[in-house]
Amino acid sequence: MTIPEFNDIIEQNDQTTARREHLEKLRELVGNCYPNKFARSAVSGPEDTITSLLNFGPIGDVLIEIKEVVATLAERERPPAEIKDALNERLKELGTVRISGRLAVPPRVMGKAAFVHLSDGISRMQIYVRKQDAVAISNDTGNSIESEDSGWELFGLLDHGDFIGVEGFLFITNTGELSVHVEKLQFLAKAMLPMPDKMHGIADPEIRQRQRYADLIASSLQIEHEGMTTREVFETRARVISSLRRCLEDKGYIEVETPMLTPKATGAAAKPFETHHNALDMTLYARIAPELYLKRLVVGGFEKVYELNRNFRNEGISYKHNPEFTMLEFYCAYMDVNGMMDFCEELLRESVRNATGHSKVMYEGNKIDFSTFEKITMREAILKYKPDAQIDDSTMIGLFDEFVEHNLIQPTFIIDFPKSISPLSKASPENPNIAERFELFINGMEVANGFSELNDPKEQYERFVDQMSERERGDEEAMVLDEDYIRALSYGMPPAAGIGIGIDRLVMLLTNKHSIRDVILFPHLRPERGSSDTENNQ
RNA sequence: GGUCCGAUAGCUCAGUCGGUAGAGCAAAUGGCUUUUAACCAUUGGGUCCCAGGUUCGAGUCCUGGUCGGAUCACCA
Repeated sequence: MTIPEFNDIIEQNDQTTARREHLEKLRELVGNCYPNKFARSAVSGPEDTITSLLNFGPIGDVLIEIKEVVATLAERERPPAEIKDALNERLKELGTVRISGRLAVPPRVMGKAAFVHLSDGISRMQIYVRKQDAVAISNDTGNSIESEDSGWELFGLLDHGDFIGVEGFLFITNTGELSVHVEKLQFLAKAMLPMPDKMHGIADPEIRQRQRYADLIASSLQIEHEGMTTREVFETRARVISSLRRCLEDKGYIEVETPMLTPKATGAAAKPFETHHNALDMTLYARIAPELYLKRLVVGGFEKVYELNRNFRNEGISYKHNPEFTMLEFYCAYMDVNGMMDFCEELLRESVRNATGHSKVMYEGNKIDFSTFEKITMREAILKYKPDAQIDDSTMIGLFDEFVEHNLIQPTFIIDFPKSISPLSKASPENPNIAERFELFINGMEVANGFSELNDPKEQYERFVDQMSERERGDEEAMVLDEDYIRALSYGMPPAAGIGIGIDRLVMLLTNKHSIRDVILFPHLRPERGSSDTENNQ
């Protein structure tokens, strides 16, 4: 395998050449172009981002006042000088501030003064640099550079996307924008590559997903965008996940981590990824579900247990399937399928509201209402959409997939699954052929799957044996017998209900994204052509 | 895997009937001391995805391929 040259990794063109030349001149001016730190303003407290500065009380008050004034003005009209001057007096009393960030726009230079915005990834703040009063800081000594107009020289070598730190005082410009009048200027890091287009962002979905960092930059730099920005999507995702954790922990659930690499891939109907442990010389499988491990913990006395982590399935990729996906699984002792449906509903309603602020979300033109969940048996659902259907246990799931699934837009629990396709699920007390199992569908997608957990070790063994004979007949996804799990159940497991919730799909619904790859930061993609990744695969 | 659509400057895109390759943004140079998609002037920048074919001549038509997207089938 050949090691690629730096210049082959970073495509060279007029843009990168200009930036490299700027970097060389910066090195002559300030020394080290990659200093180790920058001490930011203490005005706003320990969190010294631009965002926290803008939210700092006295500054926030000025911002509100100037916004109110600007709102009364015509398109190009400027705020009255006396109002501006009064606000500037108040800002001056706050003293100097020190902010740092990425140049969010190309510098706007006007002869002997210039404006540019710095971004902290969330908010941006304008800085004003005047040739006569900006001094550059040497990164080697930490002191001011005494050469004439050093700050102005430094500013002239900046490119869109570079990181700088500045010290200065706050003021309101003629057009009414809060800005920092820069007195000291320190170079912090270079952007060797040009920034994404400020109007269009990154149009190519492949680059958006492959170079998520560039997508995130684009989403913070882009002037106009439809729907959520990429950053907002992942902030929403983080809020859902933290809300789910909070709700579960409020109810007394404990978070655990069970093996990702397992000697047997079981607990779900899926094909696993296979790998090899060299020292032990054994085949290991990336887990397809944590289910059987979590129930071992119920056996061990964890009455309420959850795991929120990745599963891996070696199957097709589609708008709703990624080879690794995030699943929340939890188990509650002494609960049955009905209690689990109630809790699932409560949990989702709460987390959706915490993540979005609403109980209803717009998804692809449908208003999805998380405040009421429907419940219908699989048989009734099939007859609703296909009244002449001939239903038996073997045809039921096929009929459901074909005629029902895509119609389930509002949150709907499908209940009463055939026992034959639910090998880990308890049978209904009323009907031995029906499993006490549900799946939750929203917008035609399966979002959750839960059931009353089978805890009779003998019956579980027999179900596994049935699965193994399905496997013999060629069903690669039939479950594998797990002897240790049978042994665990034999120690006795209390009645329990469990559920798995597909987090990626839930996030798709909350962010109005049609593709699972838009809600996973680094989704699986084919190796990039010409990269050393492809050589590794040969 | 099937079907449909796409690939042109660093980015976003246009390119008529087959006849010398275009715009905006970005970049470079000059001007401009409160601008904000800053502005004005000038300049540079192309393997038109790859290979082959038809033609006097192909970004454009044909065949094959690569990559990507949408969709269908399997799957959570």
